[in-house]
Amino acid sequence: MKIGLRHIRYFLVLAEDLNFRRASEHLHISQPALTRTIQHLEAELHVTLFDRSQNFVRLTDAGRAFREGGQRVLNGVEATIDLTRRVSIGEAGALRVGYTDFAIADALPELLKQFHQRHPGITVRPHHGVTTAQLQQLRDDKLDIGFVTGPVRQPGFRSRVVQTDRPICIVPEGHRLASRSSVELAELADEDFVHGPTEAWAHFYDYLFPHCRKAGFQPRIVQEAFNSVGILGLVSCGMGITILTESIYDFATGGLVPLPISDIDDVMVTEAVWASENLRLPTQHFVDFLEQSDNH
Amino acid sequence: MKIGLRHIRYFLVLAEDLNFRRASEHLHISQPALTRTIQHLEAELHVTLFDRSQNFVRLTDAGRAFREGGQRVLNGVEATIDLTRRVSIGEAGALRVGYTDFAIADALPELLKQFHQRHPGITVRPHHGVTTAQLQQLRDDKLDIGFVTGPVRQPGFRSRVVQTDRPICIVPEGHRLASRSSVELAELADEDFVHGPTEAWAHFYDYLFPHCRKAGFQPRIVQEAFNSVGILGLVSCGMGITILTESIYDFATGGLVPLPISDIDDVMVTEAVWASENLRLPTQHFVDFLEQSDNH
DNA sequence: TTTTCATGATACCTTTTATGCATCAGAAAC
DNA sequence: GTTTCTGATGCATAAAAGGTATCATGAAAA
Repeated sequence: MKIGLRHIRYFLVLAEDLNFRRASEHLHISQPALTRTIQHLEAELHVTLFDRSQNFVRLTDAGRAFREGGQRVLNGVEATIDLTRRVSIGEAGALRVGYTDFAIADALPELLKQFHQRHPGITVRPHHGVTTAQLQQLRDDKLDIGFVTGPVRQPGFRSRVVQTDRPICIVPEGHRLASRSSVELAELADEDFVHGPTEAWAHFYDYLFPHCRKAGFQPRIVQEAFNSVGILGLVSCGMGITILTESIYDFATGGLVPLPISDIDDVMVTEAVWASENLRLPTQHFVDFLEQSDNH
Repeated sequence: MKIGLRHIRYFLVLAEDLNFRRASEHLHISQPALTRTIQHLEAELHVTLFDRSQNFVRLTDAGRAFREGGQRVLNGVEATIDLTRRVSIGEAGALRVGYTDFAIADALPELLKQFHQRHPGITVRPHHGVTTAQLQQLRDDKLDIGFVTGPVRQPGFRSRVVQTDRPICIVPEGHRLASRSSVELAELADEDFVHGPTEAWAHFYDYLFPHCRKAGFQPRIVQEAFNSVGILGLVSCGMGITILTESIYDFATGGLVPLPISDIDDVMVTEAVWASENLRLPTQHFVDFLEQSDNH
């Protein structure tokens, strides 16, 4: 016969009462049932847990050790059951959130903070990644929500704009354009550009390159960095200029000059994306939260 | 019906295999028995733990939460059973050790270190206390072993000498005796003394006062401190002189002068004391350890 | 398509385990 | 003494767990 939670429950009550009859009453069972359960427990452990006589019952040292461990076990069971129930109704759980440099620099922190206030039991697990990587992770069910550079128009996904950015040109101090208050795209045609890897940053280029094309040039990318911090670093080293967003520029450490681009009218959007069906409960809560956020 | 460890064990195996038939084989039970156990578990929790179809079985989010908690619970049960067994054979446990200032200043640290090497599963819980307090705690079963100022000749206790100290006189720098290389007791007759409270330090006075009486005086105690550090502090402040042991003097911070007392021949003993019967296993191990330490 | 195969669920019966009742034996209180 | 506690034991019953046979369903094979 194996030890079960029943043995531990009975044992703990007896260890509290130190009296078989009273303990059996607290347990709503007969005294012989309790006696035998404790006997079985001791036989299974090969350990005497109680010193008993007709006058008194008291714990042995081993009994005290078992009481501590047994109490922890029962607490663990209760906590596990409670957590499981909470997860099943979406009150607890984990939400895997992807984000780009653009998202984390502006809308995301406040959004996650508000979501946590509304659903404190749901743990947000942030995963940094470029748009293309996030979309793939969403397809592979590695991510619940992505914050990506939009617009996303893929079958099987829904999305919602959470942030818009005006692109700005960023040049190092001392650059020939550094003293200007704004620039036109065409003026950048002969500049060296620092940007991210072509495939990874595809969605950003989808937004930027058409504007350049209209202005009559294709940006000459001379250096690639793996994220926006790296890009700004290379720009401040004088390796070239770049076009990013204002919120990204706010993270720069110095040595850089931001220039509005006068002839770009539209904005770059950052969207929350999620699968259109079979949503996990935390994901559903986040989607609901996003839609409520919009409506006021 | 209540959730038991059986439900958790079966659940964990199924969560691993994700196949009722294979899991039932691993558990050495029939497939219907497993199916029903999982059904009962889910009914008791009011939670669906597995998404099942004829093609596949997979965990729900709640199932994943239950798996983590359930694994922890089983590990806890196993650890508790193991610890309980180890305590029952004396391989693990706690030993409550009392000690005086004299004991901790000399023999005790090395003794406890060696004991820990021999019985790494036994946790030593040190309790500082004067001899009288320790003897009372031993009687009240609040302590397993006392390290006290001897000799102890009380019924119901056994003891063993672990340390001997020559008393020395300690005077502040600049004292009229500070430049001497040794003193005789009688020379201290008119000095002010700093010592511990009379009742608490009874055992120490039992050793010291007869010597003074033989030298023809009763020490005039003008200041009482609660421990030897306090005594040395008051001495270095010039409140008086004291008589303690060399090992205690080693802890002094400065401003003090030690003087051998030429006409005290016998030593002050520190003994380990323990009850003579009904020893807990860790206590028995410590006693055995002490006797082995003596024999080589 | 039909057939075959593997899956999990159900029905029915057996075995095992847990429980209750009645009672015993020993120590303490009266 | 007698009574009154204590925990332990024997026996019968109830509840839980398990096994065998079988079903329904969907995927893969023929």
